[in-house]
Amino acid sequence: MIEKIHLNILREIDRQGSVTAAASSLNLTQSALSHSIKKLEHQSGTCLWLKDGRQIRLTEAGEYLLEQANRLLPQFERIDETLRQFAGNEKGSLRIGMECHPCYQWLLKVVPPFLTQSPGIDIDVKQRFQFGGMAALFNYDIDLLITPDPIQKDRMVFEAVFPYELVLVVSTTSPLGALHQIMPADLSDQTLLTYPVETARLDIFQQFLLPAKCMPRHHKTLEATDIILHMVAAGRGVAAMPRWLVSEYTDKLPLKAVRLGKNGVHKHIYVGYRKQEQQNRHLQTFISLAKNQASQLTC
Amino acid sequence: MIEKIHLNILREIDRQGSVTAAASSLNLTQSALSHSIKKLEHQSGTCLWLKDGRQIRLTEAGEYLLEQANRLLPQFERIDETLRQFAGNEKGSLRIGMECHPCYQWLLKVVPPFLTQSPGIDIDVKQRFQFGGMAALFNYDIDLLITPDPIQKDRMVFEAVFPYELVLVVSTTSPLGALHQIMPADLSDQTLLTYPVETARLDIFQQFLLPAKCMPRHHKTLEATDIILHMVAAGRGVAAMPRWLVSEYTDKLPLKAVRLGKNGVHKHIYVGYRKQEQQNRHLQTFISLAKNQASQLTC
DNA sequence: ATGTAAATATGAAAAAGTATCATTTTTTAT
DNA sequence: ATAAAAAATGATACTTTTTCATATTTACAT
Repeated sequence: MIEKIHLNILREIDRQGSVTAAASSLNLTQSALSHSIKKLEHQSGTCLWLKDGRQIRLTEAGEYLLEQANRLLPQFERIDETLRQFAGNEKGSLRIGMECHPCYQWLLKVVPPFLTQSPGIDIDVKQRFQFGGMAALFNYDIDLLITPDPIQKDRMVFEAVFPYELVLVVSTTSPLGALHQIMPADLSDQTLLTYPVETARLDIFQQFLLPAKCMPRHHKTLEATDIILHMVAAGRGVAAMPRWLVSEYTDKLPLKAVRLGKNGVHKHIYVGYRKQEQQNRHLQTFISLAKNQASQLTC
Repeated sequence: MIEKIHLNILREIDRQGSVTAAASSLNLTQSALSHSIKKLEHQSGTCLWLKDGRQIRLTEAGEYLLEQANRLLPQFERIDETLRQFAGNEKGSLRIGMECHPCYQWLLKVVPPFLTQSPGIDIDVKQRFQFGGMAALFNYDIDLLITPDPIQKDRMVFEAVFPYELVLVVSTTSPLGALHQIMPADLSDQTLLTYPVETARLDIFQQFLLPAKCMPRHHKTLEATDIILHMVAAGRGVAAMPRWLVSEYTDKLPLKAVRLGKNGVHKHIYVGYRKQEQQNRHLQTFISLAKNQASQLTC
């Protein structure tokens, strides 16, 4: 009944503002679109647009279809692209989702060698998800998810890419910097700076503070890693970061990393992808470069 | 490039097991399918299937397309159905998502009058979601979400349907039944029975136990409301349920409802839907019946 | 008011795309 | 080895889509 072309026409009319403009943008005549939609209207028994002066205006049903068009057409476009990749044309993109704020710095080191090694493949990074990275992976909005918190699901594969230690970053001038390890109670009079995500996803709370039923004096959230570290350096607070990340900044900023608890908080970064894409060469290229980069960071 | 018909052919071949069978099920000839896919293979430069004896077997690319077909075709079918509803044919379905276990009993009372009042509309209830009810609503997997925990999002509308009090259900033989109100510490030697969802979504934890840093002695999870209540009646544990639900069982089982804390835990059940469907008559019919049923329960 | 330009609508014909028919090729089973 | 079953292929018929030419409606300027 409803076909891709109908969705395409609706979307293009919305984008171009008129049937005539949409037609020329689709390399068709205005007449063709008019006939095409008229036929759909006839088949479905619904009006999709009304003439409003010499423009057309979408009816409620038309608006609904437009919304579906904006949802479904990108998926078709993605299928076409993937099919071309299967064909070995090796043109396409790898869409990476990041659920790990500090990993961004690390990603930036993996991207250049990837772009060299896979010349036809573009990289696209998404950091905001309506319903979490797993849902995005599941819905084919991304191809690879970078996360410290993998969820085991049937048709997904997660691989540990590298281990890291979560440490407390403090200013070199802070008395905390003198300690060899921080205990949860030591944060009771501190301002803790974190990324703006739910505390349930912050390991400093989940793995360190909450089990000891301690809380920091203040909790402020900041988007950008650099700003957080500058704030810490200026003595405005403390933050929890991977040790390797702190190491990268210690020559630029007066920062010090201190272990959390007696044994430290140890985590892994994982990459996840759809199981069926285990064979995807570009995905595997990326992952092996990622692991490689990771081993350089940890040593 | 890729068209709905291609997805349809792939899906039907998968279902029927052969091109010939798929062709007859689609009211086409075997030749038509063969030509059609051959053309797609030519355009995209990929093989989609290989001959394996006298059967055909999907290649990796074919499997990929099949998966996309199983994802996208149902969405097209839904669009067709919705368009028919717009046309006023008034045939279709209302897909309800439930994120509220005990509400099932209440839903069962709303369904019969709805089916009478909207004779052409079927009801479909989903209770399991890959990524939560909101995501399902957003992705058009359901049309209406029933939940005690609405999330404000741009294009969604949530309406409170009815207020309820969350109470502790105990056996009439339990010493707790004698109390007028339960304090968090009273549960320290009890077995708490809940539905099997994350504690973050259980109000008895979030609103009662955790703020007081108390925990029950044991925590067991059970799927079915009836079984939970039978277990409670048998003195095997206590549970948190809406007061109206307990009232419905007190004549059948030796149960007693006790207030949680001094003021009780008060909540609302909400229904949520996509804003654009505010005009949908069947949706509104359902909601008004739901509110109506709710007011009968609370009095 | 009236003419003109800009938009959509419509009918008939041309063009393109799909499906079928008849036949061939390949494979399996007896 | 042969028959039966499935898929592939090429030519033809059929259907659908697109175009062309033209009509209709509306907005705007004079």
